[in-house]
Amino acid sequence: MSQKPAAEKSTGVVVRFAPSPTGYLHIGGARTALFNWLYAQRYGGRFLLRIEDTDRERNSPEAVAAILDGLTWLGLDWDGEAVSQFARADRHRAIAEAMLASGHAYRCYSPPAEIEAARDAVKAENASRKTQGRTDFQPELFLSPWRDRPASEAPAGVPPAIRLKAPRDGSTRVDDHVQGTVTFPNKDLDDLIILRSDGNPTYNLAVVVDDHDMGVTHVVRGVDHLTNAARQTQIYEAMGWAVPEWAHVPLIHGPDGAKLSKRHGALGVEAYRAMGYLPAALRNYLVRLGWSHGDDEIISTPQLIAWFDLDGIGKSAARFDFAKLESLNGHYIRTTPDDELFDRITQLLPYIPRGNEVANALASGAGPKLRALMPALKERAKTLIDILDGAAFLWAERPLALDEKAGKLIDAPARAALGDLAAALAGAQEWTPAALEAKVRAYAEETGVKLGKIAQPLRAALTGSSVSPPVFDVMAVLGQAEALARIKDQAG
RNA sequence: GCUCCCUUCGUCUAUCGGUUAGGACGCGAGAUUUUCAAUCUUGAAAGACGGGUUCGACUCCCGUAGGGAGCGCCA
Repeated sequence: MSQKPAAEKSTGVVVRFAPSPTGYLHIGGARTALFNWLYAQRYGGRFLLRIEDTDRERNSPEAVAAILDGLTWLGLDWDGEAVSQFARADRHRAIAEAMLASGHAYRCYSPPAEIEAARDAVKAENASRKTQGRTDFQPELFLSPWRDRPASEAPAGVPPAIRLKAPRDGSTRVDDHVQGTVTFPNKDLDDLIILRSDGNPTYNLAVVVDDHDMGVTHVVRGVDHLTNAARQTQIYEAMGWAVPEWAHVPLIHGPDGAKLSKRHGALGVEAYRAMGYLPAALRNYLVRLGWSHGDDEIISTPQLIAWFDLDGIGKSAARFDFAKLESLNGHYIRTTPDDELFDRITQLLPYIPRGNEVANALASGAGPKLRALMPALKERAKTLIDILDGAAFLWAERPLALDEKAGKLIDAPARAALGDLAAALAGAQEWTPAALEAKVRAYAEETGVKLGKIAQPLRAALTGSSVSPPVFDVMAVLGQAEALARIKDQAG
């Protein structure tokens, strides 16, 4: 396959991720951020971050921190400082005034209650037409009477909102890299408010002004903003500014096809971190949701950067599938160097339940053991948590609590064998997996028992479980004293 | 209700008018094996429905059904 240069110089691409800090960085937002980031990397452009914090009630510093933290963990580094949209309110107001001055906006004195009543009235009218079997419905738009009324009629003491004087005829086109060309009849778009009656800018105005001022060339965001693209286009045109390129990416759905809820994965990325997923695996999974490159499934980040493009994104929503994420994560765990895994686990501990206990255990001797067993542990783990669970026997206290299956393995003959083994191994000079295996095999042959018959009780005695890394590795890592003690604990 | 978008195995997807419709996850079987994994081999599994256009349609067009998004002085 042909590979284009990773960064075609001086394309001047500027993208941005613009979350509102109402909670944490949820998984859909993470994918949007990833697409933006990849696009910037692909074309050697800039990836900016803007916090849409104009709604002061639904906005907190903690939420901002959570978003920055999530992006950092995912490895999506942004250029420059994060921009606060709220801090730019004066600039937004100035633009609203400019639009007023140029005749592209007007003051609307209709109080909110009146607007709502007007909308309700149309709705009721349409409902009654429906019951009459009529189909001549009217749009539920609110057309402000102040659009054409002279300012001299303005009521005293009523603070006006400023509305865009949107075109009434024709249509507004959105040429979108994902959605194609979507046309909105202007009669379906009302005169949106750009400045509230309390003097604060609204979202659509703020976004346009900020994107323009920040030099954003490509707006990549969720399809839920598609109609906003049309409204924003009208603002761009009113200002005579260049309209950016659009790419409205489909949303992520839950396993049942409905909107992603917390129950199925609309979690913050920090939740995925706590579940033991690797950033590279999450990136790989997320990008494959709606985007593909032939039959390639496991795609490294450099490869992703070389291949990614907006036009390859599909239009249909994808369902979130934990099983596939797990499988991918397992692959990434297996291919991550042991030392790096060890570090990642250490860094993860503050974020997981009982992480402190594990941290203490690792500090007091279990660390090197975990490290030594890593090759065996990572092969059977889907998440970092699996590695920790698989290693828990290392810091378990004697006498070990046996799970149900392990308990059944320790029957009378097994107890006797464990006693024999303890005796046979007591004087062992060499405590390596190979040496131990040779000894145990010899014992099995002597007594005419299959190796499995002796290895399973041994595993149960050493780990308290019927499932573990290879027993001889386990025994070696545990050390002679501890291993023998554990065996004797269960011996007859 | 109105506007817009979507529809290939259970899931993510490939196919850009001619293929035995491919891959991956998951699931089944087998090999390997001290358990569990990992690995390898292998099986089942899809073009929502109905009309067109065409020599030929998963692919293009229309309709139906189903799903989703948007319709705020929220973002």
